[in-house]
Amino acid sequence: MAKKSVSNVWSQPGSPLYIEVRRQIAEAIRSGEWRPGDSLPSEKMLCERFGVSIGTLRKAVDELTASGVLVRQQGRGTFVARHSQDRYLFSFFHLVGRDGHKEYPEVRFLSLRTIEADDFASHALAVNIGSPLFNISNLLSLRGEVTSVDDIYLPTALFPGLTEERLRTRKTTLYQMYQDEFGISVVRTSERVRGCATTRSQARLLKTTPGAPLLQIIRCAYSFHDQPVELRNSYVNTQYCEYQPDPYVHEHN
Amino acid sequence: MAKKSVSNVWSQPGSPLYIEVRRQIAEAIRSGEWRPGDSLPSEKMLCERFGVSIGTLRKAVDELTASGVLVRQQGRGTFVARHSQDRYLFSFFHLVGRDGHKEYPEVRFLSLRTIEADDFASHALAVNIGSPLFNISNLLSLRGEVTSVDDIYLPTALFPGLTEERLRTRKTTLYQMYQDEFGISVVRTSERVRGCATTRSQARLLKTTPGAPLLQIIRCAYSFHDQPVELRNSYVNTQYCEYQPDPYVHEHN
DNA sequence: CAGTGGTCTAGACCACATT
DNA sequence: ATGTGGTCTAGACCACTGT
Repeated sequence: MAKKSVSNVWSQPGSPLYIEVRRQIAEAIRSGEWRPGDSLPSEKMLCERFGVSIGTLRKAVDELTASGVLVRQQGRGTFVARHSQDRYLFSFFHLVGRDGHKEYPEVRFLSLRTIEADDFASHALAVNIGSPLFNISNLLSLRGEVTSVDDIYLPTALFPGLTEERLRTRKTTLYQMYQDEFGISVVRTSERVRGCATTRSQARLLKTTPGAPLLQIIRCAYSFHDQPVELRNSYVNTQYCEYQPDPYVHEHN
Repeated sequence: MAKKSVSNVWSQPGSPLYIEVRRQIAEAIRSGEWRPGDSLPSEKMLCERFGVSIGTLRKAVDELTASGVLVRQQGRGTFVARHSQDRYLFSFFHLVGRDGHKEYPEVRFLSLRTIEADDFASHALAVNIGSPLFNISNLLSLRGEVTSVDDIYLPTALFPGLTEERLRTRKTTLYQMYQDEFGISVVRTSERVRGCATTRSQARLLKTTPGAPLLQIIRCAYSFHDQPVELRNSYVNTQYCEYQPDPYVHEHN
């Protein structure tokens, strides 16, 4: 019964069938045949389409599910994952309540200025010293408690036409805006955390006292080819929240 | 051919067979029947032992491989994972120099005591309030500068025979010791970071001043099946180092 | 060569969701 | 009742390893 039948898929010699099936499914999604939120044909149909058995088809779908491309729902079907704003947000946002629960932060826009890159910013953003940068200031709250003040630096060259009006009225996350309006996809972030003491101006914004301990989170966001696109300095009052990076899970092989 | 046969494993109604097989393999490792580095019996032998088909057995082994408990080598066999010291260390150690370079910390053992679990520790470690815990204190240095004091809590039941002498003379990382001497493999950690002010006793150890800002890192380490095995409280002076979690990388396909 | 893991088949029954 | 994904079987051949 185990005679390998001639199949519809182009199977590279030395490459497992299920890898090729996985590739073709991913390709069909990329090409727009199945769009985010769509349901795929049933597993039986897919078996016929690719000329493989249910076990092989499931192995391909298993991996696409594990990597978040597909979502299965027993009894309903298999769907192309919808990368919602929520998911995007919580990929990069690492502040949680003291009880560990993740929540939406409320963002209040403070200011947009244009400044010149200092030594540190120019190095982090790979621009020349003195290059023009947008400097955005935001105030973030969790459950009505002010938790952090964010200072964001963007090379003006990458974000032409960014205006204060646009920032004040935005309804999406910043990263969503980078992608939708400037074609910049953030694919990697790197963060470093220090302890520091509240300054007088921070104390006013964060409703705390000068000298109280704060977290300083320095984040650099990168697009494709490790191009830095955003430098962000967050000063966090951990009285009402905590910094929680993604858990580490040991991997082998 | 698909008649479900009577099997050797105790299959809970409503729980898949492969889950039970996975549990029994993990249990055999925990009990010491197979130790890190050992090879398991062949898949065919395991099928007979558990009374399941090759597909089911492989699904169980697949998951244990994915979670790092087992390592497969084609043509040679399946082995209980052995965690190398270097890799292990930097997987869990997130302090780097202010210049961003990773380095080995120097660890100085301070004390080992036995205490009773308070509310927080008992909750984190999934033991009863008042249960006995080992409490280890260590002082960590980077490049000769004292950077943090670690307070470590372990359920005594999981670490029978742990002695001060053993901790003072150890040459490996703690996690390596958990594995080699107590059969406990750490496969996941979760961390939370807060800002706090230096206490007087911390100031003495960290050679800083009371009230100066510190990072408090609360880490819980888990073994198989999300069993918590260690709770750790690190108080870090970020004058000479920074906390740097693993970078986030957006996954595509 | 024999033994191992890696892949694959062609079914089957079960649990769940929708109609 | 029908259709979906979830689990499971009892084989088979292939690729790789060590003798």
